[in-house]
Amino acid sequence: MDVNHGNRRQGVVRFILTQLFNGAYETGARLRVEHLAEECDVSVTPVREALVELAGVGVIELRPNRGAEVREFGPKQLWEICHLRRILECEAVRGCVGHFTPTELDEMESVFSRLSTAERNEAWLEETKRHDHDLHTVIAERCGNERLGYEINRYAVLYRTLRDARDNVRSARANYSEMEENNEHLAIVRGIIKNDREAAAEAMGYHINQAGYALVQDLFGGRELAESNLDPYLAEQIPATGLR
Amino acid sequence: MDVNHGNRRQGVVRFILTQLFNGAYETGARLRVEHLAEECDVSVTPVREALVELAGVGVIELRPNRGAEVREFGPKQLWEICHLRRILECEAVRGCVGHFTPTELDEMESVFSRLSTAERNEAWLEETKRHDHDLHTVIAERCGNERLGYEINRYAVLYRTLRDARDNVRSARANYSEMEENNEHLAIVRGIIKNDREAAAEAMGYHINQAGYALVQDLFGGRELAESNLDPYLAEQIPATGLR
DNA sequence: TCTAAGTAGATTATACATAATAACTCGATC
DNA sequence: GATCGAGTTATTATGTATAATCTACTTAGA
Repeated sequence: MDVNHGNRRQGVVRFILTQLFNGAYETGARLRVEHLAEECDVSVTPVREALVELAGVGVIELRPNRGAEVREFGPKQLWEICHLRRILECEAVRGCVGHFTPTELDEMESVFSRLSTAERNEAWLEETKRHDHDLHTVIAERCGNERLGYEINRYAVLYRTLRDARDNVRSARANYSEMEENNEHLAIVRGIIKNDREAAAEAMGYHINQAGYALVQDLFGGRELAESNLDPYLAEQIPATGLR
Repeated sequence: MDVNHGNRRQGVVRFILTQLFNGAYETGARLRVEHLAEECDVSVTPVREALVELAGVGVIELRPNRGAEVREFGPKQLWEICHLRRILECEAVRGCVGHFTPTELDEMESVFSRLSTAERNEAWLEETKRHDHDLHTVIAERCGNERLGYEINRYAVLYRTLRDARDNVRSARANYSEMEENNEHLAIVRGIIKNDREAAAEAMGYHINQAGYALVQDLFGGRELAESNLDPYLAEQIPATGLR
């Protein structure tokens, strides 16, 4: 009967993230517990737990006795998320070198090799997305540091919701961003095959920068990123293509 | 009257972390909400929120409809925490280069320079600890990536509780670990002064490895770390001193 | 400008309802 | 007799509802 018992909190988390990424909240807006409970059709208990979780992810601030307010979210913040993802996953890929069997590596190489030259239709897009997810997941799993994998997955909720928000926006746009994704994956896999940690990490960094930049473009437009008073150290990672 | 209103959750979090770091829990032990509520003398509401927070920090696992169980915590996990801290703070120190005034840098250099050769007594130890905290804090603040600073601070609860647990254990031991801490800080500051991101990052990495290894020694003994089937990539970071 | 009362909403406490898991019973089947 | 599986029950998590208390903020009044 109660289809979602034991999972209400996650529903509220997703709801708030979706609202946030779709720009429904002003920066600093206060999230009233009762109001959210009504919107999500749950009681206040799961809402409060969701707020604790969201504060852990850093998208809201929980001030004692004053409730929750939403932190700023714009191109700068999105790029910061990408930066962090790069930090974590580059180290993960360094660590996972030597944790795959030759068979697994062969298979991965052939998959991405095939996809990189295959005809690009709807099915190809789906397969590309799926193998992207699988690659990142397996790297997080085998990185040799369980906590690092944990932190990477902690961002999975953010990624998924962000991608969904993107898909709302660019229904009509061409999928330029996925153009070279399979080649980027191929470079990562080949780095692992060669037991070359730095090569694999560099390929991963490049891949995440490309994907992240595409995401920023789709959600905010690239011009805004350049103007969002980014730190030089962060700005120098922005892919040159399309920015100037 | 109610001195802790609006902060119950944090109390429960600290309580559970303290118990965990003092080895009070078996791996996989189940944390019953009502039991914890009784132990902490609060109602179940803050306890449930604390569990959500702790699951976010990755020290317990929250399985839907089955409650919370504690994850393994031993030398391996502690070293993983140090690894993650190294990843985050090395990148933070890279980012903070160029974000200090010459005056600030002069002052930091002179402080650590003085402390590194000062007489080592109780006051010196306190001052060393305080400036360690201040240095890490200001680097997280000025790293240019607000989210990165946020993640670094998220670990602050863990660090503090771990250090307290350590202080329980080694009351009688000599403070070898702090021996060269000020010199390590000095190296970090000088890297920042020279605008040399990699030098600063390397100094930070060395510093965190030293401090982390000392912590593992104090809490578990170093021998156990070598035997805790650590990944080679993680093992190669263990300081050579004292291990063989 | 300052103080004091009032208010909105967060936080906590408590009681209870519901749902899911795990342990257990017990009979059927091999 | 042993094993398997369906049903039953116990336990506990999870969700709801409501009340009590506290804090931060606002507003009236001096």
